[in-house]
Amino acid sequence: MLRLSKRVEYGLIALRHFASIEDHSVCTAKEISQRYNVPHELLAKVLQKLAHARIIQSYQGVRGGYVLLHNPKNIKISDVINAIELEKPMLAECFSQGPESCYIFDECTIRRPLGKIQRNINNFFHTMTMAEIV
Amino acid sequence: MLRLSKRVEYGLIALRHFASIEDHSVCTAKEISQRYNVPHELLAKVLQKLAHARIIQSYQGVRGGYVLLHNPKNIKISDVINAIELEKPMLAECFSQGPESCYIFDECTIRRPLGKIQRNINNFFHTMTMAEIV
DNA sequence: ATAAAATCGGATAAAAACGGTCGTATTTTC
DNA sequence: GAAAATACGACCGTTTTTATCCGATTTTAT
Repeated sequence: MLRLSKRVEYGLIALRHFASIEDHSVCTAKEISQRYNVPHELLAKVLQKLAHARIIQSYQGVRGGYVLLHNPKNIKISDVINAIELEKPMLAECFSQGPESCYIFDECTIRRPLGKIQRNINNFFHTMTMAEIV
Repeated sequence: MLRLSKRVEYGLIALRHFASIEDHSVCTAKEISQRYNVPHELLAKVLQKLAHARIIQSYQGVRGGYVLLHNPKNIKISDVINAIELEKPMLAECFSQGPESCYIFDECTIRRPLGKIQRNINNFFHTMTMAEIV
């Protein structure tokens, strides 16, 4: 319960790695997966998503890899999560999927109070940046 | 990702129900499950756990049911969660299961920053009470 | 006493989410 | 052309979560 996905964990580890080395230096998925003992294929997928979101830039081919595109202090944790997960992380299903997803929506009495906690968590992810992770 | 379990949701709904009616009046699992359109058997299990944790009191037999034991403002959300879930809700597995559970523990670079977020969330659950849910 | 209503709790089944792998294609460098 | 890297979709297996079932016990009312 309340767990972050491995994808997000791996993404944060990778981005922290990029942030900790000198600017604009290229890293491959393989390097990172070996360095941090993380499944290569899975990490590759995560990096692809981060590339799509323009958080990192990909270079194909031999001597290719990925490069960080922004200053770590401009990369919010929420940016990272949104890039990797298609759904936003929400305490309750109806928060992300809407009323139709919940068959007790009309009878639900805890939506509003949970919303308070949700906003608090959102705010945290929205405020904290990769610079605080290095 | 980051979801509360249905068990906890149902538990909160039930407790809110108890808190919203007059003191010491008995409710059965059936009543609550019908009122809020929640699976009876599952709710029953949750209520049993809340009873074990002495948040509510159970009465067996005909005309039995459950009764709230405390003032809602003295029931913390964290109490409710701890009563229902055997594991504490943690962002990362190693937070609840210890280093052995994680095969990248030594290489992990995000544990400490995630700990910040974790403490924030813990604090929220520890501060908010059922009185704020009514 | 007996029947009914309720909790108790173990076992199990069903469903969903998640992590991980594989295969193939594409791009680029040497 | 070979090698090294990303790109991407399909798939599988495991774990977790949700839900149900069943038999047992307790207690009240008749």
